[in-house]
Amino acid sequence: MDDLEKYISKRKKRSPEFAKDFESGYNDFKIGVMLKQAREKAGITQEDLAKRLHTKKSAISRIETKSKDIRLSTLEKFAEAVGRQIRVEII
Amino acid sequence: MDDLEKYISKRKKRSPEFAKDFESGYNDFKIGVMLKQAREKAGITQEDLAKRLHTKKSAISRIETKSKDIRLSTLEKFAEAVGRQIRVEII
DNA sequence: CCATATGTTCACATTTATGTTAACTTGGTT
DNA sequence: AACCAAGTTAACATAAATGTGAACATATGG
Repeated sequence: MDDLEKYISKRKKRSPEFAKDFESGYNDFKIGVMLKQAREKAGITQEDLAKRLHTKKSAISRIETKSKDIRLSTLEKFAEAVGRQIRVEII
Repeated sequence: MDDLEKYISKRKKRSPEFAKDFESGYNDFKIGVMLKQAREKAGITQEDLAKRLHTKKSAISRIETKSKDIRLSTLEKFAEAVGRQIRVEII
C-alpha cells in the first residue's frame, strides 16, 4: 500500500462523506489527493503555488480537497507548477 | 510513427491553424484525436456515441476536432462509452 | 500562552465547457 | 446527377469549473 492509498484509507475512516464520493464518482478526488502530494513533495505551500498559477490559495485548496471534476488544462498547469507533468492514456 | 502521429502530421499539413494550436496549447487537441481514434476503433458513429452519453453528435464532433480543453469527467465518460478507460498519471 | 503561517470553507463573480438546435459539408452508393 | 449517412460548424442556452475576497480553522514556532 503506497502513500496515496494510505492517505485515502485514513481519510475515508475520518469522513464517510469523502468515502462515499470517492467510491461513487469519477476519480477526481484521487486526482486532488495526487496533486496535493505532488505539491508537498515539491515543498511548496498552497499560497506559493497559487502565485505561480496567478490564482489564490483557496482555489488550490478546493482542487486538492473538494473538487469533483477538473479541467485537463488545470491539471496540466498545476503539475507543471510543481515541476511535474501529466500523462493521459486511453487504455 | 504510429497511427496517431501520422494522423496529426497529415492534419497539420492541411491546416496551419491546427498546427499552431497543436504546438502551442495544452495537449487537448491530441486528446481529441485520441478520442476520435478510440471511437473509430470501437466502430461506432458520433451519433451512436452521442446517444450513449445522452448528448448530441455535434458535441462529440466538437470534442474530437475543436475543443481546446475538456473536463476529466467528460474524458472518462467518453472513454467508457467506447469500451475503454482513462489513466491519468503525474510523472 | 500568543503569534504567525498554512490550509479550509463559504459566497458570489466570471469564465468556459457542454447542451442543444439547425444549417451546412463531405463521402459514399445507386 | 440525386440520395443518404456521417461529420462539421455556428449561435445561443445552461451548467459547472475557476477566480476572488473574507472569515474561520489548524497547525507550528516563538
